[in-house]
Amino acid sequence: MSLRLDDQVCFGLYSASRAVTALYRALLEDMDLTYPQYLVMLALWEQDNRLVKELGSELSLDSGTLSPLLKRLAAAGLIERVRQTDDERAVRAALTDKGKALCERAERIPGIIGEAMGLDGDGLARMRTDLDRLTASVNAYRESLA
Amino acid sequence: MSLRLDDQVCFGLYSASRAVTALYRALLEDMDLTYPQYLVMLALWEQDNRLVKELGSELSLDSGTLSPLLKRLAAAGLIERVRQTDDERAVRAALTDKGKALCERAERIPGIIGEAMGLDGDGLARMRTDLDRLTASVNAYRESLA
DNA sequence: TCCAACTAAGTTGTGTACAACTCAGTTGCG
DNA sequence: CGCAACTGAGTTGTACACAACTTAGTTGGA
Repeated sequence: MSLRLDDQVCFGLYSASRAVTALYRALLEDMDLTYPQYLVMLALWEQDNRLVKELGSELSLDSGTLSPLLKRLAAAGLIERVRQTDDERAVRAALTDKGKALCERAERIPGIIGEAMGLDGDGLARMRTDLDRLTASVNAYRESLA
Repeated sequence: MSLRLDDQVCFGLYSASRAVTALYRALLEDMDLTYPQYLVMLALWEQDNRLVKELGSELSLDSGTLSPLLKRLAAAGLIERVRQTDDERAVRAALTDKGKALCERAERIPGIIGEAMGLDGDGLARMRTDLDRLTASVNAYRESLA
């Protein structure tokens, strides 16, 4: 398919993202986590007891995605949803012991991913910088449309 | 969220892909196309009358995704699904006149995307190469697991 | 020739994404 | 104070992705 270069980069992003997610799927299978669920767990391992709203802004996911996702993590016994007392609207996601324990089994994953991507430290760092810049640029452009 | 660098690159890919898709969504809105639908239309504008199987291998999508997607494109009057006579299992997607005409309205899109990404020609080319390499590497690793 | 293995497409079920909406709770301002 | 505007979370509906399965049609080898 001979797309214009701009379209090719977008298709490249789409393909790369799906390929990486597919690898995560294989690695997360025995932990019964999807990639977005893993991202939420990472955020909670980093800092427990987060507001749904905080998780949303960190992962750029809205309540339409997070609410059912958190419900599934709760059903799996990995987190509990705690309604805040001083603001009855807000809900915090808190790790259970089982959720905390899962962290250990996840430790091997980043290394495997890094190996699979076939990039050295510099390559990884550069890719990350480039992607962040691109995302920021695209989001800024999108804001400017509204 | 201080992930390991490997995880950061993956989250960067995930974020970038979603940001770009969101921009496409805005640009494709008045054509009533989603990004995956646009990819299929691009493939057909490039070469009409493709087997579902061919579209699938080009976009790395299986029939579980393509069948309903093509059904929606057909319902919108952009394509027709033609069962092949020499192999009754195979189905070709063929552009209608309306589908062919839509090409013109899509012409402005790559330019806008390019501008939004904020990269020059070299930057785009390099990004595309890097992404393709990364996808190939990850997919190869994934194959090696099975 | 015959049928077991294969193949193309479609179906079903689960889990994101995301728009649009509801609902309960909070806040700021006249 | 009172209430309109706002906010956080959840719900509903649509459209991917993808695994697992079904169905119909094809093919190759005993």
